[in-house]
Amino acid sequence: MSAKVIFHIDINAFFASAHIALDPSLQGKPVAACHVVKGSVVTSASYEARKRGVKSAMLMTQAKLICPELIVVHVDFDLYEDLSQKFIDLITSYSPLVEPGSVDEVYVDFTETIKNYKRPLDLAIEIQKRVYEELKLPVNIGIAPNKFLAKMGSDMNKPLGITVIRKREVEAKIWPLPIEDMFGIGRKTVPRLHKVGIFTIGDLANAPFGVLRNIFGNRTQIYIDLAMGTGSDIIDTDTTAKSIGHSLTYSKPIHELDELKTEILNQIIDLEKRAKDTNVKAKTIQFAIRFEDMITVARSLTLDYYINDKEDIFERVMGLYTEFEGKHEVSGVKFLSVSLSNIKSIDQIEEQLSLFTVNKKTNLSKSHKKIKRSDYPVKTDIVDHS
DNA sequence: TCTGGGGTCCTAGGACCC
DNA sequence: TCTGGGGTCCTAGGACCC
Repeated sequence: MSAKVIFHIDINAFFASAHIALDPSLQGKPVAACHVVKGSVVTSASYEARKRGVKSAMLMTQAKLICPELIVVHVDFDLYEDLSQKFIDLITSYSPLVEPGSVDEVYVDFTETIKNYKRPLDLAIEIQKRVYEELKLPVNIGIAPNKFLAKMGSDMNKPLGITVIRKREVEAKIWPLPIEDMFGIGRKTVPRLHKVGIFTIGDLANAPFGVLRNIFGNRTQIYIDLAMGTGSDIIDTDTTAKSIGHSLTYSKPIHELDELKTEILNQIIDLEKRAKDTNVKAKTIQFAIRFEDMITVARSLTLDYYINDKEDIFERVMGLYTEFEGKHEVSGVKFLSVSLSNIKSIDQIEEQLSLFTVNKKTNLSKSHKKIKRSDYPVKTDIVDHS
């Protein structure tokens, strides 16, 4: 079986670029997008701003200090959502096998598409040009036989870079990279790897299994495979969210229960809107709270039916709240989070229900118990097993 | 080191079922 | 009645990513 051709396409400095796309007068200027809250940090900085030392996560006051001409814009998630969809639509016009990695990046299987091109590189150049001309967004592209290598490739030569990584080039192009540049290795793992003498991806690829096992546990082989340049090339086109949630940090801690309830309800109203806009309901409700002393507690509850009304959600959340209300010295509340998971589209839920009703009515072989245990047959399962 | 808000995936223990 | 293997689901927490 010959290798697939996977692209990873990543929009450069997406939030900042989105504002520049909307307002061409910002072109070539140092731009930073940030939240409006006091003492805010840079969420996304344009490359012009980065050249002057402005980095994301930097305090706004400091960014202004080192770059007084910095143009600050307020984050606008509707704008990003809109551009993100247009970006995905454009890519999908080349191949239906598109997997969104996040709001600003996609993995695409172009194995078939590139047959119409002399080289994969030509397709990459065309896409990069079209995204820039039609959406005014700069993108980086990585081309490789699997998702991991494509992702690593798109991270090189920013901005407006195109990088091909062939399997045989892993040793030359991937192994010299510092271990912290490996996708999937984060803050917590880096120091542990350094401790055992692993500083590059090549070091990881060649480390004794036993040493890695202490760090990665059951996932050791997966990381070794990635470091060796082997990884999944399967594109998952299912874009339905697995969870939706809201969280908010308060600069002024909440002390009154009434105020707390209002804040919780506000978040739930927002959640209800998102759930109803996307036509989904959820079985699991999760609630997290952080107190002034930075202690965070989270509780979740799974129902055996689906809900998306704010009243229903609020009732469950308050139930979860009372569970630890007395257990923690309630100082002020600094942070709240409400989220829904175990999500299903209303169509699917109704389909299940009708299937269940039909089975009961016509007395088909399946008992109530059996259906319950298998969590009801769903559309995707039927497709998978047929 | 974390600032923030949106997510995904994994683990480990317990309950429960066959 | 007990032991054991295989499996799923739930819950809490952690790591990571953008």
